[in-house]
Amino acid sequence: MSASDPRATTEARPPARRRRKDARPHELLKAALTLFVEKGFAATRIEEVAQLAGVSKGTLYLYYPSKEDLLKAVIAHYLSARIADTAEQVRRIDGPMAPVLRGMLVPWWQQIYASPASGTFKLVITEVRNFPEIAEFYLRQVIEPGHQLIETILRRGIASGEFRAVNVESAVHSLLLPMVMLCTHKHALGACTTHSIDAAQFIADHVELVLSGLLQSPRGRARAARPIKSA
Amino acid sequence: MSASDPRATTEARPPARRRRKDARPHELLKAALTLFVEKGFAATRIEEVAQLAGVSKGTLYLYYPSKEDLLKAVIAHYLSARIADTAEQVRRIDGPMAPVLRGMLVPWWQQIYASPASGTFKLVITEVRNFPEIAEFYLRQVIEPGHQLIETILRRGIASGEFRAVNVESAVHSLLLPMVMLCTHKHALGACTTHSIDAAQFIADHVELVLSGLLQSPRGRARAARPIKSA
Amino acid sequence: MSASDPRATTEARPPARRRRKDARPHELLKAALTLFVEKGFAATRIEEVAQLAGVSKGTLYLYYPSKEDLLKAVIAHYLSARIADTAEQVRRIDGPMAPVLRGMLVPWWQQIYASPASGTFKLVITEVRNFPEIAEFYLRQVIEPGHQLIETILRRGIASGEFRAVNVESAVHSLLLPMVMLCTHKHALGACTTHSIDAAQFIADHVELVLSGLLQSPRGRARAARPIKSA
Amino acid sequence: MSASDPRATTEARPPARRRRKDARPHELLKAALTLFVEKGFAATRIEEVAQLAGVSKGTLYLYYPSKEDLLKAVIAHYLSARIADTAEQVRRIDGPMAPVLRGMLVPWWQQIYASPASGTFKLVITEVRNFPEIAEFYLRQVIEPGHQLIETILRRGIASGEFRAVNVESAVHSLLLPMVMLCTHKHALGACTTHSIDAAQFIADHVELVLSGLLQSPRGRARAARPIKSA
DNA sequence: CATGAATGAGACTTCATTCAT
DNA sequence: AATGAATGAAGTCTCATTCAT
Repeated sequence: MSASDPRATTEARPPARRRRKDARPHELLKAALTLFVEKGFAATRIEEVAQLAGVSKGTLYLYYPSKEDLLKAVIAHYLSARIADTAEQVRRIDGPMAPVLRGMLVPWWQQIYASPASGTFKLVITEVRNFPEIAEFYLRQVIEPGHQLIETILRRGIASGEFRAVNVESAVHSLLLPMVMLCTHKHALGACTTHSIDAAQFIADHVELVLSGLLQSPRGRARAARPIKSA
Repeated sequence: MSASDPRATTEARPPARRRRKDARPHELLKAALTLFVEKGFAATRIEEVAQLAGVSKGTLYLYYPSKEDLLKAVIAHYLSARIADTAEQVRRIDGPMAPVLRGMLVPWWQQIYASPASGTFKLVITEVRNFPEIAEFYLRQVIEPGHQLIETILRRGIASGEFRAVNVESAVHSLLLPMVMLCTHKHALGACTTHSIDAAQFIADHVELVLSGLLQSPRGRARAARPIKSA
Repeated sequence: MSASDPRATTEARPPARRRRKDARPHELLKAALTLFVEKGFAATRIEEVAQLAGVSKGTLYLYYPSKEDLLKAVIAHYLSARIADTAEQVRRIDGPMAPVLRGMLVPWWQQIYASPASGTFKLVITEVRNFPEIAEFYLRQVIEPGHQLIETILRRGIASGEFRAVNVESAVHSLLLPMVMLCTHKHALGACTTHSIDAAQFIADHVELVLSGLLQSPRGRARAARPIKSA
Repeated sequence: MSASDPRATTEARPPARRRRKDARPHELLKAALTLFVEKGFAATRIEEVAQLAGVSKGTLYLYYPSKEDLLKAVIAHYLSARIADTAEQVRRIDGPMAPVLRGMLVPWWQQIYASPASGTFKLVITEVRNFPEIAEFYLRQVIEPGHQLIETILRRGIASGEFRAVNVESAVHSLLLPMVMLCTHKHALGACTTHSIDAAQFIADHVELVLSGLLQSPRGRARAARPIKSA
């Protein structure tokens, strides 16, 4: 808001203190996410979080009544359901599904991978056992809508004859698990070694590889004989 | 020592104490693995490990001089290189690679998934950032040989014209990351909800799906046009 | 300012703010007394006091520079020396002392017991050890004048032959300690259980019992007329 | 246990560590009583208690899981019901009750006053409001049996015509409240000033004074024989 | 005057590690 | 070899006090 901003005189400017206060929760959550992902919940000291957010220990407690509440808030905040929106978009799209996967799934995961939110996967993996309430939350907010989204795409592709009649449940996992593992890896081993994965490349390649396996080959393949339920 | 062993009654029995003692380190490692995987390193108390192994806190310190050493020992123990052996076997096999993947990779991962060793993935993910020495170890013992193994298989398949000329690096990840994620999930969210994955089924389906993408289709597919480097 | 005060309507009313301000210190002291008596000094938070008085924490600090100062102010305020006045009255009375004790001591303590000031006894008991300055204060303001008063009465009764020549020092305590204990009890155990004491009754009975012990026995006392109000 | 102690060789001596351990709880309780009475529960640091008992902070937590548990243990320990025993003794005594009060109540309270247990009164007064569970405890262990004891004595005296038909409930309080107040005073103001009360003297005088009020007057009481040791 | 956000010293509690037995 | 009592450093959380608005 510059000095020439006409609103400056008509609108009551919120006092600096107030503006500070409004921004605090977000700064704290970001600091907490960073450290919880990096060191784990138990190994992160509250004071480190406060310091990284540029406040004192006491201030943090003004916003979150306990360390555990902070953890829950972090997860809740970074799991805000953008997934549902994407699912809605998909529902409106018509035509073949391969371009949808190529054009949507790939950039979607590339963005997630690049954003700080990629850390939430590791965070949830690390802490669900100690705080089982997180499971419910994560299931509802991430797993279920994410699976629904991919499942819908696959079923439509199969129905239209574009995709082979694979086990949808497994194929969903084939598409998603590597992405999740990639994000997890980024904040675990990937942060410790130079043996890194070219994520953007892999995401594209992986979707392409799976698509190759899904699409009906020009001529019928003999693979259909495979029994779905293995020993 | 079988029941018919004549020494059993004539000779002084090796004292039960001794046999127990020899088993100690392994019991301790098993207890430690269980708890470290379940609760994380920082959140696990040394006393809990001792208790689960049926010894006192002091005894544990007779075998491992510190909590951190115990962690390292757990990882070292459960990462004993069976992978190298498998790689050697593969080298000796001749002929098409698809049956190798189907017949070896699938049961191999099914076994890993079912064994306690499946927990080491979560353990490493959780603790590498706090103990970077683990990275070196894990890279050398697990990642590199594992990748080598799959990479060899894929390259031989491509060289023989059995597989398409995909990006090998990515394809290796496409095959392995979901397996690792599956094991991780088993000890994280999978332990908290009923929303479980049928692992054996998925492993088989996933390998099959990837194989479908790898194998040359009876007749040339138009997909070859795809540029390897995506945006 | 009575309702008939003509200024009330003609003159500019003193602003509500001002009147409130004048009342502030007293409201704060009352709130502090209540909470200090209830929970003890250390266990009472400054913010609770402020809240109970209907102001903010910062405001309290405008009136009392520290928590300890607030405590001292509370004690000083509620120990304002009404005792000295009573002592003066007694000095002017002539004749037998028994009616003085019956007519003055009994209602006096009944009033104290019923008033919030009854809490000061517990407060002083609880906090003198931590704030020894209180002792001096309390001794001068309460103990000494109180003892003087009773001592004077007893000595005059003994001198006139009305009372037996008992140990005055002890008799003073016999009269006062139960009263103090009663007030203390009211704010301690009495506030937690239904096992309450009928204070007014006890005060009257106790004075009567002690009087029976003090008065020269010889011939029939008129005391029998007193109705016993309990079962 | 000297070296010549014959038991030294026949009996297995408990290891020094063990002997230490058995004594710990009592040492800790004594230290806690001292400090809780002196400074109050909230104002006493756990570390001070440990220090006074000659152990470290951690050791204290080996015996009592929290500060509050320590408080409860202190009160429970020092309220062990010796009162019930005394009540039993009284029940077996025959004849006039005045000697019972003189011979039993007086030395009983003199002992209590002199012992560390005298502090429990102040402790309970100070902390019941914050820990209401204490009330139940104290009521059952101290108040009820104590009152029962005195009440029995008074009723028997009244029934036999030895005492006047006073309000028993009030008379019980007249006898007990000053004693309790005396003990409380010892650890409160009494510890801060030189204005101390001669407790032993007062206890005796007070019982005598109340007895004078209780006994049927008619003819010469033997009380005159008692020497008054006034200041 | 009044507010309440911010601070940081200090208290309770945990737990890895030691060591006498 | 085995135990478990003892320790004290370190972490979570509270709250008296300050001060910008």
